[in-house]
Amino acid sequence: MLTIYNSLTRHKQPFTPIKPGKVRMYVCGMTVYDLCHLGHARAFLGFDIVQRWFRASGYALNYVRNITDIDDKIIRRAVENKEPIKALTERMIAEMHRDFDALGIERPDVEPRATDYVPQMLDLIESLEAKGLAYQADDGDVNYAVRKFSGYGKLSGKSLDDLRSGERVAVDSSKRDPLDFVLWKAAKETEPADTKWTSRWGKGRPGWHIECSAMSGAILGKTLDIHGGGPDLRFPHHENEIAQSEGAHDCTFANFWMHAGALNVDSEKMSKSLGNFLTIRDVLAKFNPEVVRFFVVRSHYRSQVNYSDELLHDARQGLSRLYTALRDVAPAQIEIDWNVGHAARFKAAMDDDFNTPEAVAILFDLASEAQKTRNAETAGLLKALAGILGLLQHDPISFLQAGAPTGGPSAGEIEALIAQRVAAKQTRNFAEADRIRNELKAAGVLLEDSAGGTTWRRA
RNA sequence: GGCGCGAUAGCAAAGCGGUUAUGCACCGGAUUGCAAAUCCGUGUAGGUCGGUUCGACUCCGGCUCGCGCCUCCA
Repeated sequence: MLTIYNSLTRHKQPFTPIKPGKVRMYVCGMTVYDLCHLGHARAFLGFDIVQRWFRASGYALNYVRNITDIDDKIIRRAVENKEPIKALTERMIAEMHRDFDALGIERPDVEPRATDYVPQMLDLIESLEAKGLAYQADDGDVNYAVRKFSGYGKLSGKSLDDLRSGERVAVDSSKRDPLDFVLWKAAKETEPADTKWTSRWGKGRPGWHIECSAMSGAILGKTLDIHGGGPDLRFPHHENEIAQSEGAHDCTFANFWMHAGALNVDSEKMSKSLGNFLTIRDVLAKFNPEVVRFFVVRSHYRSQVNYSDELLHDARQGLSRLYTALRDVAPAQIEIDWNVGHAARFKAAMDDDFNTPEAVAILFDLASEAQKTRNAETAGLLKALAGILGLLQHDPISFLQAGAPTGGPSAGEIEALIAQRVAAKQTRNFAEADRIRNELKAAGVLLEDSAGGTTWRRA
């Protein structure tokens, strides 16, 4: 029985889909104005695990993860770059796919772009207006009248009056209530032509929140099984989505709300002003993508994690241990029997709100057992279970010899030195053999002698 | 100020009201020419004060500390 922590109720609840065996999941995706950063990696890796586990558990999953390709930041960046919106967003989407693919984040079933759903957004705004939940202000913007929706705040646990007292927003006089948010932004003279759509309320573009309500409704229907996103989307974005979708449809928007934990860098929130802002690419310049994935999977998706090079190095050490087991014991192709042994434990862990740290512990138990028993089936189970987490599918030797993407002697240079060392050892010239080994060690290459010869890996 | 999350051994990170988490690092042993890898083994925990209980790291409350959200943000 799968149990999932629901951000809405703040409890773990047994997961029951609306239609047996089928899961409709919507996750807020990227706003494509720049490269993806580490926080994105963490959140989307988290939902990738969720997605993989649903499929492994036999559910027919429809996973939708949108792309926001129209937004203030995108417009600003396109203007700065003196390029069309489309050119910028297409480029950033390609970069995003490159990063996500590297990390093994599988593509969603549907990856809708906001600009393809403007008519549906306008329909939604129209329904809201007809119900008295939306109004056009003097400046032309169409706003959501937050006070008219009684459930406002139920996800974030905030009350409108609390929000009001802690208000730090500059008051926008055209709004009836300062907390009202924009559904449709009236076009401004200075904005490029490719940012304007025609609507009943005049030319303009959609507000950020309406995009997700429209796309999820159009593709998955009025009620979702699961709606997910990054931790900071809980308020206001998800709260506003609820107001829009439930306000327009009069039914529950999502049965489960899932939020990934935050990722900090060197114990502080990642931000450009603190100078600790890391893109996925920055990290992949130093570490193998699978190490990054393993690092994320080693902690629970809801917990706050801290990034540092030292922690990534630890993750690499751990992952190397698992790969070493697969190097030493060739894994057999096996069918997983979920009812017994390690597989049953693995399933129990994953069914408990996607407890990947526990699942990873089982992987280590299997690695240990495989080493002890030299059993190909055990190694096979290790590889199969790890595969569900998107791990251990590469050739072990390639992984162990890959090391950091930059620096160090080439494989050819290493092999040549190993040959010299073998020759030295044959004449029992151990001083020379050790000298060569130390030279390689200084270059980050570790040698391992065994009956079958000398193998190497990078530290 | 409002709302929420957390505090586990050197570091990272889970489960669990009573029985070894796990990994990295460290130490001892086996193995090895010496190492490495692997195996065996030891040690190092549960912020603090109180409550519940036969028994609490695990439940409840206070305190302290840390973090996040409340503004675009994964």
